[in-house]
Amino acid sequence: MDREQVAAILAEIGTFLELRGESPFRVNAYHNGARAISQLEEDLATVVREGRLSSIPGIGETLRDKITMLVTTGTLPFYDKLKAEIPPGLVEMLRIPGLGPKKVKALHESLGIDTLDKLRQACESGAVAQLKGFGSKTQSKILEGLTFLDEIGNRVRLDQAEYVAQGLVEGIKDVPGIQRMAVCGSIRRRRETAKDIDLLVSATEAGPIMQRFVSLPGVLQVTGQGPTKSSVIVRRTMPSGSTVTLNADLRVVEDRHFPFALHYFTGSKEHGKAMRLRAIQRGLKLNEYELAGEAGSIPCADEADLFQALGLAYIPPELREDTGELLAAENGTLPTLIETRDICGVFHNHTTASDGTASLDEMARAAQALGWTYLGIADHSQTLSVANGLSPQRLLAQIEEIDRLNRKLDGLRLFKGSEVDILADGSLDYDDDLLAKLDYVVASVHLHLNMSREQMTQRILRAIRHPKVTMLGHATGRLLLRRDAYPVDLEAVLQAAAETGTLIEINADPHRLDLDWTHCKRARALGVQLVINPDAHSTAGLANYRYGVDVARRGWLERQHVFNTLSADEVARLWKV
DNA sequence: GCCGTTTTCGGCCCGACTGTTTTCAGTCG
Repeated sequence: MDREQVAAILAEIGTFLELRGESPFRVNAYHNGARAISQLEEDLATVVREGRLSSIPGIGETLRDKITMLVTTGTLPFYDKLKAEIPPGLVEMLRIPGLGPKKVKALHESLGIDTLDKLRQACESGAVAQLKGFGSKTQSKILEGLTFLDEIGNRVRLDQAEYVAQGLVEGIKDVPGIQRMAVCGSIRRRRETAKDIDLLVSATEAGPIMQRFVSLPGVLQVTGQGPTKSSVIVRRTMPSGSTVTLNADLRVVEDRHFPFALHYFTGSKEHGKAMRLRAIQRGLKLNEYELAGEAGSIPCADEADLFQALGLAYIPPELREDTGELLAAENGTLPTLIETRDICGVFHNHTTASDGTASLDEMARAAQALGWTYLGIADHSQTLSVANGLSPQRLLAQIEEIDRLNRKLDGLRLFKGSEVDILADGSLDYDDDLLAKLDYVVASVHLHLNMSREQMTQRILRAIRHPKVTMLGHATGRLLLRRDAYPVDLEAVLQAAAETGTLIEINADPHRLDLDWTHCKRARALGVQLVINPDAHSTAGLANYRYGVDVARRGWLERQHVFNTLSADEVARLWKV
């Protein structure tokens, strides 16, 4: 059982215990443990084998034993027993806004409600409003929640959340009196998915801003409105035509509180906890309004002042996950994170020759418009017929066309590549003579996804060791919120890449973001070079590279860890092309 | 269930908001 599965089970146990009414601290210990495991920077099986689980903060004796059992045997009787005991409907009920473990437990124990259907019936009959601690407002809120249940409470991709957030910002930014405004939360930390939007505004007067916020177009429901905080459910249609529905919170504070509130609402929760703990250790108190000691409040003009007041260098939002950033900020060993302007070009892009929507020429111009000095073209290979993969003849023709274009282009070099399918046995989709005519090869898995972990690992290892393979495309094949990663021993893949010098792609398509940031940290530790590729299928798609930079930053990567920060000449020299 | 420069017990971050209450519990982030 791998890292993600173990973390998911620990989190589920936490939820079960919560529904059973166990101590919140015990519950929290399981959720903490789940987080610690999911953010583990090494291979879990190795840590278990070497008996180092207990050295992970948050993992004590009990969790150590349970995790060991999960990893070695794949099962855990304690978990199975809980799962059998707690009706799955109770877990679903937790997703309804305003329903927490206590209320769900009460509904179950007094009215025998254990499914969403029974909950709806009990609300419609008025039985819920009669319960102690409940009332008519709670009952109608539950009914409303049931209608939106399919749409809300689900995480959405970063690009979707960002788009909705942008709409809210545009909608309120011209209200008079606004001094500072920021999108906080996981969007500011650039997490790959978000479950809500946190907006923060400083202003002289909160009322008019709140009023505008709750009446913005797209607001389906106002779930809360107080003097400093309002919550809404908002829906917006993406340019692609899909609709996104999300919870959004707005907080309005006085401008002198803004830096503290910005830090507080940016999170993560764990980072915030660690910061407050640090403040306490220094005889100070930190909350969303101030940093204060015996002598009173310590003035801070911005977040940098706040960190400095606690003896820390400025910690960029992407690193605020309580995975060692406080220690690094204290020791002056924080990385100098890569920035979008460090990227000089990208290598994994498609044209109309396979399944892209723009021609070679159009892609080249778009790359120049982004300020890049090179662009790699890597259309699909012959086996991927669904994506109009290129036959050897068509690839040869494309190579010639690129040569012609290169003689014409000024200030941009096109590199000749291909996204070559890694076939089921790990061999490549073109023969070596043809591959030799290319500047580079992106090797990717697209077909035969359901093989065993062992087979998939051997398949990818064989490709990585192929001398013509320059980089591995989307290493795990995941599609965020849609398809899990195929089973593969990433540790073995990264170690092989370190040996052969094969680059590992950070696929910047917001549907993928694959490699994941946690694995970026591991890659960095092993000395593997990464390459940020937008996997663009249109000229607009090229701009997605910035999501890849986000992933790299969350993975503590500096400029020198990312291959495409090199100039066109440096790339050409290394590839001898 | 975890943890320890208050170290093997007694803590565990903290504030806003809501709906139910007559002073607070539950939920949320």
